[in-house]
Amino acid sequence: MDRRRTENNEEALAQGRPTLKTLAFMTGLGVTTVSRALKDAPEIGAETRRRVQLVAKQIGYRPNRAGVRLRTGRTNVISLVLNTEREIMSFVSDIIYGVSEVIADTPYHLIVTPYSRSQDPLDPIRYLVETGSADGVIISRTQPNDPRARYMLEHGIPFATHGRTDMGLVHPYHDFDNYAFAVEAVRRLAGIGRRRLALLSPPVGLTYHSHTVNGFADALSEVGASEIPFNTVSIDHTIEQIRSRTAQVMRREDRPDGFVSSAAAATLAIVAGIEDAGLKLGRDVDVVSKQSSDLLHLFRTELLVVNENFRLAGSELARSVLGWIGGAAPGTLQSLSVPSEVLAYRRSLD
Amino acid sequence: MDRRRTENNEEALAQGRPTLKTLAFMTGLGVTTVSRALKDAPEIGAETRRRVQLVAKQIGYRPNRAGVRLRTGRTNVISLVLNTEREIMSFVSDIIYGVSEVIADTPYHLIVTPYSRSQDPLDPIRYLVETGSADGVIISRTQPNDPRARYMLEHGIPFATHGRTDMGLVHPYHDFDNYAFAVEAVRRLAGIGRRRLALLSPPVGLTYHSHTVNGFADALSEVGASEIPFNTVSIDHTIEQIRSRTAQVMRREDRPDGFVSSAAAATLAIVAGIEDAGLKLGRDVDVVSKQSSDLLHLFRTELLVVNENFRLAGSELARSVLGWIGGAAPGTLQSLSVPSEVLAYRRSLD
DNA sequence: TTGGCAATCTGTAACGTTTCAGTATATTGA
DNA sequence: TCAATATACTGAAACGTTACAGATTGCCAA
Repeated sequence: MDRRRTENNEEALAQGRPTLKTLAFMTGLGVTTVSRALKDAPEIGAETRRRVQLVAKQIGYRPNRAGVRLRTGRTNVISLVLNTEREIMSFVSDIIYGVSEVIADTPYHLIVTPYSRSQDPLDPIRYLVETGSADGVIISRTQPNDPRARYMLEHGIPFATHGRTDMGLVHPYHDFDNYAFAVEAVRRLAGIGRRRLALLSPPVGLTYHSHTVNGFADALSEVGASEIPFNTVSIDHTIEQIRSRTAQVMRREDRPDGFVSSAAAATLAIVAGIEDAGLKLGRDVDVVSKQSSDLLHLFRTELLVVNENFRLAGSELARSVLGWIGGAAPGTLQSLSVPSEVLAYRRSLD
Repeated sequence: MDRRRTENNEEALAQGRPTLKTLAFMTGLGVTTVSRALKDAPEIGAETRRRVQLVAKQIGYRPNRAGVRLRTGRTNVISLVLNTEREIMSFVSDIIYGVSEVIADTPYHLIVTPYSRSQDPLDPIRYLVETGSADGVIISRTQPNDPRARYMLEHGIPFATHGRTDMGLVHPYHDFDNYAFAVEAVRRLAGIGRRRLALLSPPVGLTYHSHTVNGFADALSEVGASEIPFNTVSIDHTIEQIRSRTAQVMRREDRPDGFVSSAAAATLAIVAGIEDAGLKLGRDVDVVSKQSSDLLHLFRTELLVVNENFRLAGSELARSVLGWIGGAAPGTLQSLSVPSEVLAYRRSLD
């Protein structure tokens, strides 16, 4: 160890937060060697490697994110892109917690990138890509022909979509099988004698709208039930809109005797509308609803529910993005969540 | 412009993303000048300043976050620290959206830093401070003597708490006036003839537990009603625990004829418990509940509610943190949200 | 002995930014 | 006219990291 190095780095010990320089001084090695020793590079002696790593742990060395990011371009950031007006409430927290679980023991941070109704959904994606603010992106409200997915594929940034696309392009996704949900829901309603069914679907334009609608239609013809059109509202509408539209349709002669609802909050509105029309849930009409937290049975015990686990979705999406970043083939990072069976609380499963 | 500079920076134009160097080359100025021109430094000529800013806008220059962060230590990041198990659902999304609104037109990013039941709540705070990962922090589940607030004050990192502390230390906060909530709730119940009241409180240990309990107690003596002890459960307990405990207490001789509930989800459980005991809401017992989204009246129209706006809380918290970062005095960045009056849906306000 | 080679380690440069300590030019006061 | 000063700009260094292109050592084959 020559005199010059000692002098130059004397101050390294005085610093608040340890850097590679600090470690280099303490171990008597060069900064380069320390850097490589910490990441288990093969050309560093086994003994040296262990010594460096020990000292690093001892003094609580943590790589400076800005340094790494500046040098390598890697941000160690995953961005979750959310619509601040339209996303379902519990959806958001559950997804976040799911993502958090997975990235907890990685160097990744989770940033939330919001966009509002007024904005082009592509805006936040462009921002992320242009500023290189994230290594991976998670988006929801996925469309069959999704410009965001296309854009990210073109720009080579790893991402995962919550929901599938239908563009002939392959990318990681996690989706709930909404086709199966609709099919099971209709079968169940038919099983308890319901014949005239209405569907409160996801908003038109999102991929899972057509999945749901297709499952609903296919199951209708399978069981020989008929559809009461209910497509002037979707789960994106307000509680009040859904409620009054439900009341309206329930006052008609050919009112539905069964509902399939794609969201729990919307189900509250449907039930309110049913009761506004002076009808009774479980007697005049049955409702099968998705829910993400186990609360609907407290609301009305007559409700039939199917659980959707958003926390799982968050975890799967995070795993997919990290996988892609890590070099896995995008096609291997796709998963589909199978709906739970239709659950009843008052009525026994028949 | 000498020959050397031209040669050195020729490549600046070939780059993907523009940097100060790119701008310097395009304008024929030095990097330093460009940097200062962009931040309206006084020693740059007005004409030059405008020219640089124009070109910067034209080519879509965005400062490299890693560069800034490495040089200045400023991260342009606000961290929202969340408990992944105990936080109330809608709370999380609303807070996030509230924060997002405020930081939308700032350079700040929002990162979510989770911690789990098993962890010391101080862990994520230590991590943030030690790694310098954020310029400001927002925490919730605030305690009267909060080690996290103390730690951050000691380490000089700006933060805001959702809920107040009681340590004689001054820091920014936003809080909902839970004392006033409890008082109004009790007065309302007393106003409709309820005399034996039970409180489902926030978990012991959090500051707003005592606020709520104090308001409840003070109002009880004010209206001359009595308390039916209900403190073996809190809103942190599971739906099932609250439900069965409610059913249990409702089967007793001296059962409560009124409930004050500090959370909407818990209220569902209370009502279920009441009905489990064969009693009827609005006839045998009334319930006043806080809610953050306007859904409880769909659940049971007899419920009395007080609205708490978490989105507002998020905005206020973000404003506070940014204010502190910007140099404002912490004492001026405190706000208290006044509860809405107790709202009824079936019964008219008397 | 020499050349070659593997095994370890090292200094320098660069990522993009801001700060420090200037330098050149024009302007002012006497 | 000269010095002093204000105005407008500049290069170099530094933040912490990693990649590149060596450098040193010891060992072995020829």
